[in-house]
Amino acid sequence: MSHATIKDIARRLNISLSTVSRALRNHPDVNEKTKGKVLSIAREINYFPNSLAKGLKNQKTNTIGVIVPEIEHHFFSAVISGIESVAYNADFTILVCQSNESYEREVINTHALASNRVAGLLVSISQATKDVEHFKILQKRDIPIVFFDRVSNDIQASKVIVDDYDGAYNAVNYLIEKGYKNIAYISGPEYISISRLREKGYRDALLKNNLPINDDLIVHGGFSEKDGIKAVYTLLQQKIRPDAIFAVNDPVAIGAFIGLREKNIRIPEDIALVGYSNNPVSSLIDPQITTVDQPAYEIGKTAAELVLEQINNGDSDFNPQTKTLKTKLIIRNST
Amino acid sequence: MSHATIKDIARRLNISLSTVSRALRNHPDVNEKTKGKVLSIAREINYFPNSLAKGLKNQKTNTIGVIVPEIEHHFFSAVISGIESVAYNADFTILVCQSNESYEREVINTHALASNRVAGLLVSISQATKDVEHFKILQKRDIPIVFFDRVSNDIQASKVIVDDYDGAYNAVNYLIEKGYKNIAYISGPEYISISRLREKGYRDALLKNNLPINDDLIVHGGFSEKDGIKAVYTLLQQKIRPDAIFAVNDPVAIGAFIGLREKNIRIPEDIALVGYSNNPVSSLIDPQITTVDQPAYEIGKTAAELVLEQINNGDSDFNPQTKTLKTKLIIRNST
DNA sequence: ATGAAAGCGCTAACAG
DNA sequence: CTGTTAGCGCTTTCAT
Repeated sequence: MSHATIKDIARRLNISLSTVSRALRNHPDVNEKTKGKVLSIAREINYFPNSLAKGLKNQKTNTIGVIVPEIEHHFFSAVISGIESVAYNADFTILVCQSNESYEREVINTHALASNRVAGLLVSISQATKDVEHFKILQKRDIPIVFFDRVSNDIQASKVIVDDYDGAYNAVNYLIEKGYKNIAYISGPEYISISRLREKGYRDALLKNNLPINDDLIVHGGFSEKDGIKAVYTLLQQKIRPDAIFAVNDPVAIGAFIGLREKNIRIPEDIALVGYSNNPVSSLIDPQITTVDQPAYEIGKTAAELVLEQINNGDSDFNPQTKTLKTKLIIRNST
Repeated sequence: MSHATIKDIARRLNISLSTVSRALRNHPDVNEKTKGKVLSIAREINYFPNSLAKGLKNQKTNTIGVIVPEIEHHFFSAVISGIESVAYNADFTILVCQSNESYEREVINTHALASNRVAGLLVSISQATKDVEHFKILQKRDIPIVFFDRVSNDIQASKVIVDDYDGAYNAVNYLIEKGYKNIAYISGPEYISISRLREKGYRDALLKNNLPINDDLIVHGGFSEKDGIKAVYTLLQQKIRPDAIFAVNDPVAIGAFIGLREKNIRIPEDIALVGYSNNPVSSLIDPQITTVDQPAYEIGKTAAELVLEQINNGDSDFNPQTKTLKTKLIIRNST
């Protein structure tokens, strides 16, 4: 059996397609009685309006595309959950892709979403992405794009981020107040927004407190756990051993945690540790990790709201805005 | 600017729509030179084939629907990641919905996916779902559905599960060998497959070892962390205090862990703890939790492969199969 | 209040 | 090898 169409309903009632269409969309120009009959048949035969046909005809869909680096990382799955909940309430559906931190795959995902005629796009760029032309192409087609967390400076678009700089500054400042002197920073790729902003916060906190900046204590890597492990090994080989580590995000902090645990280095007695994200795991491990809270679910909701707003306004008043959500330093036992 | 169409390409080259269409799909009946020109123009103007039109015409899409209880739970996000990777390689796209453990929402999600004319559906049912009529309606429309992890006995469909019974049996048997006598089971809802199967394994392990089954030590709840916390409080009020707890999944085990930590009850000295899932967090906390490994990513891949197979075969040979993946008891410090 | 007809972008049968 | 045409399911103008 194939799907029912308005034609089936029309035939059953011996009325025209247009009347059925109107009845289903609650158009005023249709007799109440007829409408009742249409709706009743529709229910009876389990009619599901064909979104493809509707989208083709109306030149717009109720689909939002989402591209994240890794679905499995808690921060992103929480963001997606926030996006989904807003989309659900607005009667939208989400197409979810992961770039696997690969630029090529991100481009292909973008094209696939373009083919699917998404009404809007929500993106956190991959750690390999330096060029954002693929997104600009969609923007030229009037597809609103909202970036979140990992955003690009090279594109005019709405963005949802946290106060990356402040969060980092506060975290490092707190470490300094606690008496730590040789504070290392494990960063992500240099060209990614959050790496840079958080590094700036780190540097400024040191400067402000008249502490020297030691480039040996700044390590660049990726955004995942294994990058954190690797970075710790690198740090432990430096001439000056750090007495504290500030990690660009929680996966990296967890990696550092694992690396330190393997080397039997005590946290915080030998080396203190601060993360960024406030993943649930950070409060479960021992010691519980001090971290900068990023409201992931909220970020997803906000980004989805922004894109829906742009979708509904058309691009009549395209006016890219950046929403900056507040972080909060969660002090726990690792510092 | 709006999206380019084959019409635009045809106009540019002064050829017909069909030729363009053929060229783009690499049809043999088209001059190599013409094809080259078409492809070149297509690239130049960033042509993205309209999936809506294609789907409408061909009466099939390259979209798979996914419904999970909670995107944010690690098990499910890992499954989704597996699904996405298989879908990506097959040139499919995934529409992701979460039921939030609500039956009503699951039904609405199902209808939304039907409207989007998904080629297939991958589902882990909500903990509130007792009736599966909404899925049967789609099956009647020849939409293949593959269930994973939380499946229903009331519907003929392919399923991807783990050896729930064996995993539980082995875990509890191991506890008994270690000398634990009063082993509690924190379960999910009674009518959900995994709750029942894992309970059966638990019961049989006790029976086999001539241990009494104490109904006070079997607590039913939901599948989340907070359910685990609640269950522990309940258990601690029983006449007989358990010396070990077997939890239906890792979120619940983590909840138990939190509850025990709050009460300053030592793991495993006072009460041992075993989970089910092998979420990454289980190896990070202290003590590291003994758990039954479920290959989440693999489950997602397998389910996606199954549904694609059914999509490609048509329903000519509809022959529901259940794939049972192996679990493995991961012994750590909580037992 | 209802119907007829055109068209969204694409494919495929048919004709040449 | 290329073109013409009908039609997928739906909405919407224009008639009536």
